Amino acid sequence: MEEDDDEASKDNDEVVGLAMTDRAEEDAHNVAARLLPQQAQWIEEQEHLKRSLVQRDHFLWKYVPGNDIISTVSGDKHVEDNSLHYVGGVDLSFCKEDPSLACGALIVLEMPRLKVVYKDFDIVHLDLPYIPGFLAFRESPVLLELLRKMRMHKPALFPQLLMVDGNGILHPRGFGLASHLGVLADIPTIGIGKNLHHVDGLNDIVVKVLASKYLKKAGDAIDLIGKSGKVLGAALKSKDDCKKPVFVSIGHRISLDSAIDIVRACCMYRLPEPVRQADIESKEYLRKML
DNA sequence: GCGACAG
DNA sequence: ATCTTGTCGC
Repeated sequence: MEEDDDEASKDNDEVVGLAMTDRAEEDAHNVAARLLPQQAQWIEEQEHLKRSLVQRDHFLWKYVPGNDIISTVSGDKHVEDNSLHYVGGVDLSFCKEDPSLACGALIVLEMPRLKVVYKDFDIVHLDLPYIPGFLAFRESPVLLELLRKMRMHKPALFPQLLMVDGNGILHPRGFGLASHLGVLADIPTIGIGKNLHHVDGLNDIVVKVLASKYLKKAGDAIDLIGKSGKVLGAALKSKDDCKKPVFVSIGHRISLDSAIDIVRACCMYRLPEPVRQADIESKEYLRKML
């Protein structure tokens, strides 16, 4: 008898398209609610990891804005220099049919050419839903595994800096996905948000007003200051003809000014190349898998 | 009470 | 995140 009911309701869902959507949203809502106790524990973990967060430049290489001159010495590949050569980007793409199925991507570009020199992917099944403020618990496992694998098999190209599709300290507790990954992998990271995370009084209205007033041309940036007075990140106009800015924030082991300079140097389109390539390639890899 | 809320 | 068509501009 139970089975009959289940079959009947399943059939209804398939016949009535909207029922499917409602069911999916309801499930996501219920799962998020069921995870409320878990969230208290996650907050503790974020607060704990945050103690290791470094919000200033902490790396051996240097980046000189506007210096596109490649290293000098000709023909000697053994010369060690301390400039920024490899920048990584990570992103996840999801399957529309099965939203729990995702493809994580780690892409590495060589600077200043912005050419892809490494890419790796992993198809994974995600148990946790997306919950604002807790993105790292959903996405970081697969990304950390991709980083670990690369460190083991291709250390020569391992990125000196990682750009993450998600915020760093521009986050309710000042510890978003980019910071989470940075601390756990112990590498410099920059948070790249495509949308503003409404935090500490910041909202789309405020940003829109500031942007129309101060973001005139590509490269222009404004600090995003919460009502607490803290600089949480910056809105950067990455292209002249791009109305919507990209939201840059400190991930780990880098200052906001340095982060903005490097993101500027990586922008051919709205999104900086490392993140854009990770986005494109992860979608393509997932598509070919199906 | 209801809505808002990175990906 | 993903679903989608056209459309404005170089």
